[in-house]
Amino acid sequence: MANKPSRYHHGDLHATLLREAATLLREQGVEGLSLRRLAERAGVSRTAPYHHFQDKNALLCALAEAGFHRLEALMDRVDFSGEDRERSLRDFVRGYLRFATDDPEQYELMFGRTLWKAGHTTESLRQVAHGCFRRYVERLNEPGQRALLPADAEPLRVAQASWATLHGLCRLLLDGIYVDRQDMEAVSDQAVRLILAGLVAPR
Amino acid sequence: MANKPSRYHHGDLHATLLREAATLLREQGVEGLSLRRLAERAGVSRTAPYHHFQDKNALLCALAEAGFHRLEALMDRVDFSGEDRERSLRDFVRGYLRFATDDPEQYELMFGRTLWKAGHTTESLRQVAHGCFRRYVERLNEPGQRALLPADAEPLRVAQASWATLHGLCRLLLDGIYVDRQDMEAVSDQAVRLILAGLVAPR
DNA sequence: CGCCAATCTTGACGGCGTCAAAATAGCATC
DNA sequence: GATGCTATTTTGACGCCGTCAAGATTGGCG
Repeated sequence: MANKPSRYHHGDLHATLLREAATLLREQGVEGLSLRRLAERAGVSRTAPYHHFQDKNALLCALAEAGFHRLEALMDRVDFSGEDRERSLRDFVRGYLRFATDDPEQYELMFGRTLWKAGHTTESLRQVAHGCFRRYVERLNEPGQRALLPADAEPLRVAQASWATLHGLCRLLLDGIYVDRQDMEAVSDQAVRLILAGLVAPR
Repeated sequence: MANKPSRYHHGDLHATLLREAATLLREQGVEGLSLRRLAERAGVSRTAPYHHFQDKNALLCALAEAGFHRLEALMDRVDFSGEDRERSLRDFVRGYLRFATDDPEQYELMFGRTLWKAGHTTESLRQVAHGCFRRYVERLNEPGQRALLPADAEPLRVAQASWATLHGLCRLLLDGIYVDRQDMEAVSDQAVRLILAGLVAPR
């Protein structure tokens, strides 16, 4: 049940590991994030981290989990109560894109195949990630937004499709495949139109 | 195919490597695709592949390149000449999803951060991938489809946004994050509606 | 035939994740 | 204050990995 031991051998290695891992991830990507290097950065021997995380995968899950918490916080900050809902949506989309472009490697980790493909995710991560999406669906269903959805539209489907659009945009953008960094704003606005059109006339 | 066992010179190691690498990728993912294992499968020593590919990255690029060729071929097979363009679009979307779900690891490799993040791509791969997207834009601009786009819509933006929707759908679906395999058809149709709505009324 | 360049092999280096066993340090109890 | 318990940390080892260097083998061309 130990929560935060203050002064053992190192101090609070658990937190230190997470912090260093986050910067290592941001600067070098998953490829550059090795447990050995991480341990060295924390000033500790190579196998010390294993007493705080079951294995490398668990540490990556913890990292991704933190990301989802920040993303959920971002979603909660969006104000959909105003009149101009296109503007609200545009703000949200831009916020989402900024979140992704601010730390591409973290975004990749959160949504990438590395963790998700074979059910390699922590139970905890799965809950947080799904909670995040549930929050998104909830927000789509708030009184102000609900009026936008036709009666026969399934909110879940609309949420999935719109998130997919956002997500795809981020991936293409971050990896620089079919969308340039300069086009970001223009494409972002196009996506808003796409989603809005899908919201208003999804039949 | 001639089988020439245990000769010093393999014969067509280049092709064999690509073939074995493809199956290894499909079955085990990038993680399981090591040059050493690959060499063993091909019946040669660990460093033999280096005489056919500069390094592992180059081999992965070649693999992705083959994928883009198949994707382009798939796009060319879609028939947009008929009357029912919603149906045509739905067929294309389903074809795209099938392409991705048929070999998730290949799709991941083609569009994933592994190859694209730091410009680690071969010049050749870049050309093929961009050619593939150009082909997509072209098809959107064919006479039958062109009529769908409002005069003020920029085809490039529409192409980027619609591809992003498709792409995001695939990623979420393949990694099983926010979209289940069962929901595939329903979400796919929702995406078609989204894209169509975006095509018809993008302002 | 002899030679060259392409092809393939063996050996080695450093890095990785992780297991096992030994060492260390804080804590509670006597 | 000594003792024992347990959490923490270290050292050592194993088997993978990508890749470089140097040597062995061979097909093909003159």
